[in-house]
Amino acid sequence: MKSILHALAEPNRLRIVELLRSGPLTVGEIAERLSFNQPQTSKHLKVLSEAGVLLVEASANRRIYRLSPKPFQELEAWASSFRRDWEERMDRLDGYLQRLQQDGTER
Amino acid sequence: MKSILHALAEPNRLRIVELLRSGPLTVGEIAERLSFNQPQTSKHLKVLSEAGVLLVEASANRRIYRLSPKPFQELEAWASSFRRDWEERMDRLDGYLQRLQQDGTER
DNA sequence: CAGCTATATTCCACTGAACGTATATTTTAG
DNA sequence: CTAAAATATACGTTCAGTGGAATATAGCTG
Repeated sequence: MKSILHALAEPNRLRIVELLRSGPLTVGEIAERLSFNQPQTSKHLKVLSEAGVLLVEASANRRIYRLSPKPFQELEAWASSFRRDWEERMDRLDGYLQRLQQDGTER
Repeated sequence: MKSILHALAEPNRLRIVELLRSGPLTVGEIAERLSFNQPQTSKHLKVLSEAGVLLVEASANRRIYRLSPKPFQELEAWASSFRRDWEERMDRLDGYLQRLQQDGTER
């Protein structure tokens, strides 16, 4: 999770991720469309790959990068777990209020 | 989204967020439980607050920080939008394959 | 094999962010 | 009003990460 967040937090890497939404691309294509130079592009792709955000497929001279579903599933699960925290807290508050009301009506 | 990711990507800030899962805390309590010094804690809390991750409530001398639901909802929605990308791609692939098959059986 | 293309790696400079210490600000207590 | 407690801000240092230029590596083509 930490490495995923770190990889995505860098603005230019986030741009790469958004670009790859529409489909897999080679290093050169990514660099061209985002006006990055090639080495910098490779470095960002390395970070994203090592974080598991991207998958690489070697095809002859070229390397085709594509989004991996996993990190986004993890991110979604992690973010949604906070929603569950709220709901649990609400449940406890609800139970507490109900107990309060019951104590009031019983006597 | 960019500021949310940036705020959460820093390991010590992530620890603060995880700590606040269990409920709101004051600056001093956060610093103590995570063995941070007070100024550094305040700085991290500032970044998290400005990114909308935390909400502050002033209570006399103290400031009580709590998680805000919004950024996590946004994060969840953003992450899940990638899943939708996959499904759409699958749909297109599916349609393509069906058309292929139809072309085959028609003649 | 030689030359060419695509990508990765290395080296260096620089910026930004995190950290610690000291200080300022705010609020309460006496 | 003064002293103490809780928090925020300012300042200087250090370090990680980004960016660019040059170079290395891998694979194709003739």
